[in-house]
Formats: sequence, C-alpha cells, structure tokens
Amino acid sequence: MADTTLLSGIFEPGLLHELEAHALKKTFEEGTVLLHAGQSVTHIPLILSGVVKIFRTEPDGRELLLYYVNPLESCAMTFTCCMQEVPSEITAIVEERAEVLLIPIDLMDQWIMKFRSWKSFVMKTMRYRFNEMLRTIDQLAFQRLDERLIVYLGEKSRTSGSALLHVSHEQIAAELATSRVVISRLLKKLEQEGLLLLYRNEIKLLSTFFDDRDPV
DNA sequence: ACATTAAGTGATT
DNA sequence: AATCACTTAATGT
Repeated sequence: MADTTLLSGIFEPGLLHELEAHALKKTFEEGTVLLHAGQSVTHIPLILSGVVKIFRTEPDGRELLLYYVNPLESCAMTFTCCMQEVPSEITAIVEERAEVLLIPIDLMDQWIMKFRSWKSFVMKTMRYRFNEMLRTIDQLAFQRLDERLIVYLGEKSRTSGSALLHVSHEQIAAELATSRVVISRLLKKLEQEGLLLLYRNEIKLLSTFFDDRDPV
C-alpha cells in the first residue's frame, strides 16, 4: 500500500485510490541502477524523495547527463517508451537514496483517459523536460564550457538546497562530457574570481556566486 | 609508513 | 579545449 499524502495536492481523489491500490512503493539505495539502456520499461517511476539521475551511455563509454528526476516528478523518457513498449534509450541510477512509487505501465492508458490530473501531470513533465532540452541545446550550441559549468553548479546547489556541493572534479567532468583537467582549471579560475571555495570532494559556492545572476 | 585517489599545473597540439 | 606528464595534497590501510 502506497502512501499518497504527498500527492494529494496534485492528483484527484479517484486517482489517489488507484495509486494506493496498484502502485508499489520501494526505497532504493544510492547507486542502484533502476533501468539499463536497452531494457524495456515495465513501470513508471514517481519519485517521492531523493534524486534519480538519467543519462545516455555513448558507444565510446562516456556518459552524457540528460537530467535529474526530483521528488514529485516522474521521468519523461519512460512515458515515451512505455506508450509503445520500446526499449529504453537511457540509463537511470539512484543519485541519492530514493523512495519511488512504481506504477505498472498498462495503467497509463486508462488513467490518461480517466483522470484529468494524471493527463496534465504527464503533459507537464513532458513539457518541462522538452523546454529543458531546448535550453541544453542552446548551451551546447552557443555557450562556452565555463558558462555551462556555472549553470551546472547553480543547478546542483538549487536541487540539493545547499551551497556546499559534494562532488569531485572527475564527476563534473563526466557529466559535462569533458576532462577532469579542464574542470579543475575552470574551477580554479572561478575560485580566484572569488565566486567559490575548493576543497577535496567539496565545492562551496559563496554568496558572490549567486549575486547578480539571473534567477532562472 | 605506504598506497591510493583527488586536485593543481606547465607544456604541447 | 583536450591531452600528457608530472607534482602536490588529502585520505585510507
């Protein structure tokens, strides 16, 4: 039986009942792989707490970060897969211990017809990711790496709710598809500009980092 | 004390 | 901006 109190704000009562009856609530530890590339999707995940990282694996073994799924969100890619039961193009891994509601995909069809709030939830997560992808394309096409790094750091801090980031240069490099050396240099530069402080496995964003930067 | 891993840096392309 | 080669610093055993 799933706890749906968190969801009562976004879903209508009938849907909450169905969720309680059919969704499985599970807790996954950090590092758990929820979905491998190539696997087909059997359940829609709905995140209650924690963070799940979604990325592509390139043929040469590098990974490319697509997005994070945060609490009260679901994964847009799984929607696109499950409609036609196509194997997944992406890998999903638990970044931070997560409670997840697993919804069997065959309920998707009925729910979309039956529940307004479900339909708008699906549309909303799709629209949100789509817009995000557009911004990402913008970045890749027009911004240099140092700007991407700043956006990345701000994003990290916003989603973790902390100015102290637990992340190594190596990890950042992997997620931005570049090398560690480059990240180290850029971070060093930002440190010298007084925007942040560097420690081993930790980066502290100073208030100057957030100053005079547009909020969205 | 030693090994391992993270980070810093000059030189080269 | 990427890569190499090397150094220095922090952390684990």
